[in-house]
Amino acid sequence: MPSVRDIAKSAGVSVATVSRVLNNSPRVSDEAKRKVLEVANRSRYVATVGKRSTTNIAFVYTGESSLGSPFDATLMRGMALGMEEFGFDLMVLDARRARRRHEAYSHMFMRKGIRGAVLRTTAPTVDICRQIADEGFPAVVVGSRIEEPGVSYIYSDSRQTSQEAVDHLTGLGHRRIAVCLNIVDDSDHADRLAGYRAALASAGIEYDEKMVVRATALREGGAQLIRRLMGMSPRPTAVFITDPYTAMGALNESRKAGVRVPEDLSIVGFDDAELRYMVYPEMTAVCQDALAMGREAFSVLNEMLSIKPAPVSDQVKTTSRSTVIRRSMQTWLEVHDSTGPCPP
Amino acid sequence: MPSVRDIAKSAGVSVATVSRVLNNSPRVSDEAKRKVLEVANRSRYVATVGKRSTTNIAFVYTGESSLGSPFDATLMRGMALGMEEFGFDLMVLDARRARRRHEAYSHMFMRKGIRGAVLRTTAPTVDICRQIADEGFPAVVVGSRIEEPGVSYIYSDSRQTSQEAVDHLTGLGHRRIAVCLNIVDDSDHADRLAGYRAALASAGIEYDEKMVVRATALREGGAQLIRRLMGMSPRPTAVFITDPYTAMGALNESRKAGVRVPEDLSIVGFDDAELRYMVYPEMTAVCQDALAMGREAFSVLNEMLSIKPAPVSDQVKTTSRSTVIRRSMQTWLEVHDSTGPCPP
DNA sequence: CTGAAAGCGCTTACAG
DNA sequence: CTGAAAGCGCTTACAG
Repeated sequence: MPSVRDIAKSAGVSVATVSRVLNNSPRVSDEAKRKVLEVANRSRYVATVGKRSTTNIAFVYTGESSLGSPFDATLMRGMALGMEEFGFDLMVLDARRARRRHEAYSHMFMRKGIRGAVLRTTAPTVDICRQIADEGFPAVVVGSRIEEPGVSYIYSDSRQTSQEAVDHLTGLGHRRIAVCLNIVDDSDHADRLAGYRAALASAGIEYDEKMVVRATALREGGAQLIRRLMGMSPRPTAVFITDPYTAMGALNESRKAGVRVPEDLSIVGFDDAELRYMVYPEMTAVCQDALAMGREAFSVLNEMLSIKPAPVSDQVKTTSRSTVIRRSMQTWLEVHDSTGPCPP
Repeated sequence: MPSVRDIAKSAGVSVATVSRVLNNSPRVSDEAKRKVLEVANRSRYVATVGKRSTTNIAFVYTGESSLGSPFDATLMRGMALGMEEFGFDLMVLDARRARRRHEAYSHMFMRKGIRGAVLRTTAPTVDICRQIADEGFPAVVVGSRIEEPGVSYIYSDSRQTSQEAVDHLTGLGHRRIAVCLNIVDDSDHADRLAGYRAALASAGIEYDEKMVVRATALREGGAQLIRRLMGMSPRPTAVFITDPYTAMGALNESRKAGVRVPEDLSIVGFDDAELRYMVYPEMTAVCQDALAMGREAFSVLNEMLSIKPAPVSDQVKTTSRSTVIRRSMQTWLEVHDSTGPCPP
């Protein structure tokens, strides 16, 4: 474990300057700051006091907190397994609130004794993930595919399974099949749309933009979706809903609106927890294993942290980024009771 | 913030001995250990390095982890609000795994830079909570009423609302009303049973032990419950199910078993999240606000930590426990579609 | 088992 | 803005 002395030597500055950088003092040159942070991140510097534990991994949400959602709750359970298996502790952090003015993210993490981070992000906060990667801090994004250089992620590729889901619908004779995407665009929803289009193509059904509907990822969004679909003419006979809460809201609203599922409308939803068993009828869904993903995040971080850090040399040469790890998790289709033959 | 020097002075030992105790060295007398821990806890000692953050609150499960359950997920969301409001960080900890051999719980917390703890417990691990309280470490139990001396807790008193729930059933004409409790006994379920009995009494219905059924707090437990109830003769026409997952499992199994809800069987469930809206029919339930409880836990800890710690005097006199705070949260009855008039 | 003293990692006036 | 040096909080051989 490198000390301030090692960092100082490698960055070619005094320990005082290292300390100033690490404490975010305003009285340091940008050049010194850059060199020190670079070396500190590369060598995985963590301030140590005696034996004080420094095995913290942070679960960081960069934008709106989605804590408490089925996905995040299940993810958390998976991370708890990872904690046990790899001997880490878990901290929960709101990146935007925890960061001080003009503070580098990696410094925020160091200040809190954090060794690595599991990042949750939404489209508007992708740049935070990129910045953390740029600083060289060990971090992995879960649940979104962020194609930025240097960013590690664990991702459920739902493209193929989305295609299977819509194949399942065409196999039941459906031709007018709608798809419901989130209001907010991200790579996941792009994948699911791609799967949808591929399935239509292979069944010889023409892609129709009017069949692509957007809704908020909330129960209420699902309710609105059903009202939208029922107002269309001709009505779709099936819909693929790419978000769990929206799917649940749609199922409930169908009942209220007198739309029978699956007799009048087949619904394929999406599930990353156990929602498919809680609704009625039990929901045919593209399923994603958030538990495994949470554990995997810890496995990836463990790997990143086990790789021998770049030696603290006497000279800073290249800006060697930390290793980028990208992993794809399985998704699968489960057929339950919310899909049935196309009505005549 | 006291230093090892202050602790040493107050405990009448050298700084070396203080350090040894705080690092769990085996080469210390029990007497020295006792005195030092007593002073350290009383004065809320936290090891400090420079400005390294020490505002961690731990969310600690003492027994089986229930992370990912709707209650814990919602609680977590509430705690995230508390983090923001009171400026703490949150760590997740498994008390039994994180503790080293022969280590005091308060030392485990200090080692990890934790200032206070939110405890989740089950009946078999109540003694861990008592021990933490005995050591004088700031901690609050959420979701269980632990009537041990020195233990602080935040509790949802569901006795009154449970009574209202069963009043609601008797008001609909039901007389054969079963109640389903957890396999594991705790104060909550005792409260709910007491409410049930009070409601029966006020409706002039005799209490019948055969109407008290136990099930595991899982969907499968609910399924078994329905099979049990349907095997009874005469059959109950209503049941009060005191656990969310059990209630959900019971609703689903009813449908599979051809038992119509509420026509054949009225069900009052329990909900600490939003499960009542996810099931069909939407569930009449005793509701508990886990979100508010999570936030309240941080408020209580903030209060505990703001109380000026006992001054580090030159002599240890009494074993002054930290303040005990006990707070009760509201529960309420929501009538939805799973309850109806007693069948003829 | 304990204390006095040396030592370690980090921070911070002080001087430039 | 920076470094040499003093200082702080903690730990740890060393000696008893």
